[in-house]
Amino acid sequence: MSLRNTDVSAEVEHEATCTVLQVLERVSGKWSIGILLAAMNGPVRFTELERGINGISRRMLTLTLRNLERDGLLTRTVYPTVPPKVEYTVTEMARELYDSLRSLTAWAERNLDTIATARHTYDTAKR
Amino acid sequence: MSLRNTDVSAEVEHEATCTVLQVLERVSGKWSIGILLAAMNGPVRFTELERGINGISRRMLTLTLRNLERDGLLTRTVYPTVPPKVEYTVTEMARELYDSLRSLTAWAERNLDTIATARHTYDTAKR
DNA sequence: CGGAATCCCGCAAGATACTG
DNA sequence: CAGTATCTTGCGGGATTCCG
Repeated sequence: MSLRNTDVSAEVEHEATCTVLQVLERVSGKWSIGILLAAMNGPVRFTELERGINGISRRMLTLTLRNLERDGLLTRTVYPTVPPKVEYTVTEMARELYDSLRSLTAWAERNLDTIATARHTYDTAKR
Repeated sequence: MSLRNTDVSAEVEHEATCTVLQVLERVSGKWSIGILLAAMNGPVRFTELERGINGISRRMLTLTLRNLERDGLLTRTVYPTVPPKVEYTVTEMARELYDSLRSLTAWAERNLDTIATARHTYDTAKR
């Protein structure tokens, strides 16, 4: 985006920024992706997630699940049994999101070393 | 990922999570993407960014630029003139990252309405 | 089992002021 | 022009406790 002119192209790219940011907000947060990932291979129960995701607190699990459900990425199903049973299932939209995340993962894997080197160079140069 | 078993597939997916998270950490932060985007069409100067990116503070601009430079996503070039002139240029790695972000943007654009509806439904149902 | 409520803390980020 | 230095605040997230 040329910041010098004020034509439409700047607007377009600004909207692009916003769109990306909205995705990132949705997916950011320490646990969202982990939860989504854990639910990809079929319905998962609350306690399964709690045990399976390393380091997550009960609170954050609940909160993140609520947000994912709210955004329509997860479906919450309650079985009125005793003891209660609740299952979380990823929606089709979430699967598509996951597919999109793959290219990002691929980028990260390709450039992990480059970044590590860049950091090391930067850090040792400045000190 | 089946959280019940402890086979390799769980490990693979856990690593996938970590890789994605590393990307997100790099790109998260309120301003990183905006700055990257603004620098995509050629070298950009500090003040250009400050004026072009809506709402960014001088401090956050500096900090974000430093981090992007440190990770090798941006190159900082100083021209020892007076007044000083500094140009920031995206690296090839950053361009590839941007390309990867496109599929994410595409996903967001496809599902923006769906998400908005989901939220509204969720919010009105719970209240 | 699957939560909700409450308290607490660190850190990202804003505001403001000064400088080579 | 292109920063740095402080001070301050908001909020994400952890720990703990209680509940249907």
